[in-house]
Formats: sequence, structure tokens, C-alpha cells
Amino acid sequence: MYKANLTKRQYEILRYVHETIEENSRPPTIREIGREFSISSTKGVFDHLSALEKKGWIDRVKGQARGIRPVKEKTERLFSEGEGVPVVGSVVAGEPTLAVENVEGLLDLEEMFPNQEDLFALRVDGDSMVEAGIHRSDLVIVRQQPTAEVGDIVVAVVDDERGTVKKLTRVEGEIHLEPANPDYEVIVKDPSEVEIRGRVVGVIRKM
Amino acid sequence: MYKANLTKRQYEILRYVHETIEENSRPPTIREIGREFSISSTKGVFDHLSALEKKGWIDRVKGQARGIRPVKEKTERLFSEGEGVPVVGSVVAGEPTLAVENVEGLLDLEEMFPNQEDLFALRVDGDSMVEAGIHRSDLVIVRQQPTAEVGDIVVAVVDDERGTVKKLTRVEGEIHLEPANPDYEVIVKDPSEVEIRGRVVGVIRKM
DNA sequence: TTGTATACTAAACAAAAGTTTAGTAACATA
DNA sequence: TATGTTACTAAACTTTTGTTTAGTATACAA
Repeated sequence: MYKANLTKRQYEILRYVHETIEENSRPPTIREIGREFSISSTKGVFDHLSALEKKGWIDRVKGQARGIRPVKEKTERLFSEGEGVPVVGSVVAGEPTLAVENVEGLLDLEEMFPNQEDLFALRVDGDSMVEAGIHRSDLVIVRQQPTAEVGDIVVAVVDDERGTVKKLTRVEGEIHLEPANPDYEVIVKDPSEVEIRGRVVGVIRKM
Repeated sequence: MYKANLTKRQYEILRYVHETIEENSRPPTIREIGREFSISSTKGVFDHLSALEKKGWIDRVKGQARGIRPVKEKTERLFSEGEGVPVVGSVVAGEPTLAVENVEGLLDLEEMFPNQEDLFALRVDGDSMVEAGIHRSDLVIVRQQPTAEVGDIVVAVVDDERGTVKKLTRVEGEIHLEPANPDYEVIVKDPSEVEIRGRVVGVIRKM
């Protein structure tokens, strides 16, 4: 056994198929694989594909040109070396930071903030939320919603002004939009005067 | 003219090719396109592909099965509706936040923090940098480097301990690792006792 | 009015690619 | 010792797929 119940040859061929799709947006033909690995008979390659299919790494569309379809999640997991930014659990003295043992996983930003229709990003232009860790020019990721819970950091529009990022609280029937910076004052409004646009669910900063 | 110098039919066929690749990891054959659009003759489709090629939207690998290769950037730009989180410039009263006019672009996290070999992400486990906007359990994006400039926020290993995130300064030949929290003390060390592992280039927080 | 682009049908052909049959050899497992 | 898996060759066969030829019809610009 080589890796993940595959033989070395099967692993190499699966990798070649995966890479060909990445590069050319289409799977290789049996003869292309044969050429790459110097296997003169198409049957030689065919057998490898049958083995890969049996072991659940690929699907095949019978009789069709370039009918190899790697099972996506499995295959991507197998060949994900170097794809994405690795997340390390801790930095320890002596060892190189990116030693394989230290890597806990890959940072999947698409997964953290997927293409959901109700998400948008807004660049922050004041410093009223610095103590909440939201700085000028940070991007806040906002989930669109017309209401929010007390304690949420929200994007709200008040007095026909431009939107502002503040912490939402309620005191005696009034809405308080609290900055996280002593230099700014709490905005106190009647609920009818505040339009809540969404709740901040993430912050991204590039320095 | 329909969109981007294409006829309606050409646009539809290009979109079908694009979507087929997205869904099945391989381009359609000429006959598959014909089936989709009820074009009984392969020549009908062939002509459309020739037109698309001539107009620079696809490349073709002559004589090969599924040899249609959409020109990546152009095609992706054309069909990128809804892909990614939109970045809005500001939130204005009255208008729906995600109105097309407000969208400045799409948040491309892969572009912000690309798969560069020297990047890694580290989850912050203390609160010593809160005043620099780095909170407990934030992910910091770190560029690996053995030295850094004064003023940089760095990941450093001191005294055989686990790595720590601090601001780097130098005073009279000594290295100061300054927290951004008055509850913590500055770490003062001889340069030989400090291993700098990298510089913080980004922060990502999910709430 | 002539040429060019678009949008096709129908049929045939050639090349590419998948599939099958027959067989060899090494190696591990029961 | 028999059985199954791996890893192939060689050759033939079938199907799929790309390509070409011949032709129709419409619309538009020079």
C-alpha cells in the first residue's frame, strides 16, 4: 500500500488526471495517460482506471471521450498540498514553523465566508470601533438582516446618513448604537429612526 | 450585437460550455452542444464554435475530443454573476445595500492572501494584542521571514516557549517585543535570544 | 446588388478514443 | 499450491467525436 489504499502507480495516475483537469479544464484520454507514463497498451491504463474506480477514487462515463471524473472531495483532499494557506496550531521553538506535523489544516476562506447571497463586505472608514478590534480600512463581512440581537455589531443607517458600524443595545425602548472608542458618543434613537442593514460576522484586515 | 460582441446564440453556447466545465470538469462535445440547443447538424454547432474562436472567446485543440477551451479570464469575467462576496463602498439610507450601483467589486480572498509558499495562518490564543485589533481566536496571516522591521507585528519564539505575536522594536541593541495591552509587560531580550518567525500581514476574524 | 455574417440541415468521412480479447510475469495471500 | 492483485503488451474492434462538403435561408452593410 502506498497512500490512501492506492498503489504508487495508481496514485501517480490519479494525480496526473487531477493535474490535467486543473491545467486544461478537461481530463486526459487513456492514450494521453499512456503517453505520460510510457504505457504502450491502452489496456494497461484501462486496468489502472478500473482499479481507481473500484477503490472509489474516480467515476467513469462509459464509452465517452475523456470520461474520467475524479471524486471531487476525496481527490482534492489527497492533492491539496500547497493549495491554500496552511493553518498552524502553534509556533514552537527549534522546529520550522511549517513542518508538516504543525499544520492543522488549510485556511479555506471560501468556506469561512461562502458565496451566500446575503453576505457583503464593507470597508470601514472611521475608527469608532477600534476597541472591538475593527480598525479604519478593515473589511467587515456583513450578513444582511433587518433586525439584530442586543450585543451584536451591526451596520445601521441613521438620519439619512451613510451607514455606520456600531454595537447594538436597547435601553428603555430606545436603540443605542454604541461605539467602541471613548472619543465617540453613543447614538440614541427611537427604533423608527434606525434602519438595521445587517450584522457583522467577520473582519478581514490586510496590513 | 447581444453582449460583448457576441450574438445571442453564441453567448448562450459559450455559457453552456462554461457551465459544463464548471459542473462536469470537462467541456462538452459538439454533439452534446447540439443536443442541448436542438441543433441537429454538427456543422451548425461547428460554425458557432468557429465564430467564438474567431472572436477570441475560445481556443480549440484541433481534432481532439472535447477540445474547446474557453479563454479563462475573459469568460470568467463574463459569467461571474454571484461568484464571491460583493464589496460595497458604502451603505446609504433608502437604497437596498446590494443594489448593483453600490457594488464596487468582489471580495477575492484568494487574491488578497494567495497560495504563497511563505504564508501561514496562526490562531491567536491570548489577548495581549487587543489594542492592535488582534483578539483572542483571531487568525493572523503571517509571512515567514527571519527578520523584521521596527514597528512590525511579528511572530516570535522566545525562551523555548511557544510562539507569540508582538510588536517589534529595538532599544539600545536589545529587542523589545511589545504587547498592545497594558496588562502585559514588554519582553526585553538580547537579539540572540529571539527567533523571529514571520511578520503579520493580515487578520481574519469570524464572529 | 453583391458580399459577408449568421444560423442552420443532411450526409459522409476520418481520426480519436473507449472497449475487449488473449496473454505474460511478478508478487502477495490464503 | 491455488488465487487474486498488480502491471503490463499486442492487436483488433466499436463507438464517439471532429471535420468536411454541399446546400438553404435570412439579415445587413457597402
